[in-house]
Amino acid sequence: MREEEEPNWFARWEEELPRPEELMPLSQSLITSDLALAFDIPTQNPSPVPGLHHLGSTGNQHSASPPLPADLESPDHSAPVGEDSARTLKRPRLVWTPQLHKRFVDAVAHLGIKNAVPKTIMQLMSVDGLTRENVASHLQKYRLYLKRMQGLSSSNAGPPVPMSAADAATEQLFASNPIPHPLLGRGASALGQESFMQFMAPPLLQHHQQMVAAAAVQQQYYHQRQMGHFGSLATGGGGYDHGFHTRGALPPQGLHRMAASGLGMVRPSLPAASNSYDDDDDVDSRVGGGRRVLTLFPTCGED
DNA sequence: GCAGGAATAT
DNA sequence: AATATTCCTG
Repeated sequence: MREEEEPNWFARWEEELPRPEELMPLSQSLITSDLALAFDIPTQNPSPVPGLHHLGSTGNQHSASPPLPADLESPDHSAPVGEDSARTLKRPRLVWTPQLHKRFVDAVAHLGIKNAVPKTIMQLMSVDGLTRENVASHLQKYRLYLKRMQGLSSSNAGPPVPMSAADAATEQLFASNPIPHPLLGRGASALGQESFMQFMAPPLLQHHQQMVAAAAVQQQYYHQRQMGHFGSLATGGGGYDHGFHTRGALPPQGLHRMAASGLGMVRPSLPAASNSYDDDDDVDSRVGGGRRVLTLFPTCGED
C-alpha cells in the first residue's frame, strides 16, 4: 500500500538536485584560500582555471589571518595549487552537514547494504572532494548508529531510555534524516546488480524503498533534537573557505545535473555555517580550535 | 595493490 | 564528539 511508490526514484532524486544555475555564486570564494592568504591577496579569482574549480581544498596548515601572514611553520610552503591541490594537500575536516548526510543516506539507501560500501556510496553521492575515506569514516559511524537503534528499539519498549550524550549528539545528525529502513532489516534493494551504475546504464532499474517504518523508531528519540541545538558551527579557528560541489562526472546523456553546493565560509566568529534549520539560532558553538573545515551549504531544500 | 572495516588517533 | 588515519584482512 505504498502510494509513494515511485518507480524512478532516481528521477526524483536528480530533480531535487540544484542546478548549476541555481548555485550560489561561488566564484571568488573558491579561490585557493591558502595561497591567497599567504600572499595577502584578496580572495578573488583572477583567472578561473577552466574546469578546475572543484574542491577548493587549499589545505594549508598555518593559521594565517587575512592580514597576518604565517608566523610559524616553514616560510617556504607554497601549496601546490592547481589540480594537484585536490589530492596532494590535506583537506580540512569534512563537516557532515544535514544536507551532505542526506546525500549519504540516500545513496546508502539506494545502494542497499550489499553495495553500500565506501567507494560506491562515494560515487553515488557525486560530491566533489568527497573521498572514500570520508565516506568510510562516516559509514562506520552510521552503522554504529543503526546498530544502536536496532538494539534499543527491540530491547527497550517502555522504560525510559537513557541515551548517552554521544547518542544524543549523533542523533542530531542521523536521526534528523530519513532512515531508509531497508538498511536495517533487509539487504539491499533488489538491485543485485550495479545499482549505482545507473549512470552508465540507460534502462536503469526502478527499485526503491526508503523511509518506511523507521520513522516510528525515530519518534522515541526526536525529543532532544527538537530543541534545535544545532550549533553545527564547525568553527574553524582559522576560518577558511572551501568549495565543495557535487562532482560533475555524470554521464553523457545528460542524465542529470548535479550541481554544486554553496560553500561555507567558516570564520572565527562568524556564524556563517548556520543552516536554516529549525531554530538553530546562532548558537555560536565554536570550539576554539584552529581548524579548517569543509562545509557544505544547503543549496536548496533537498528535504 | 586495492578496498572494506574496525581500531585507533587527533 | 566528530573526523581522520592507521592497521589488518580479504
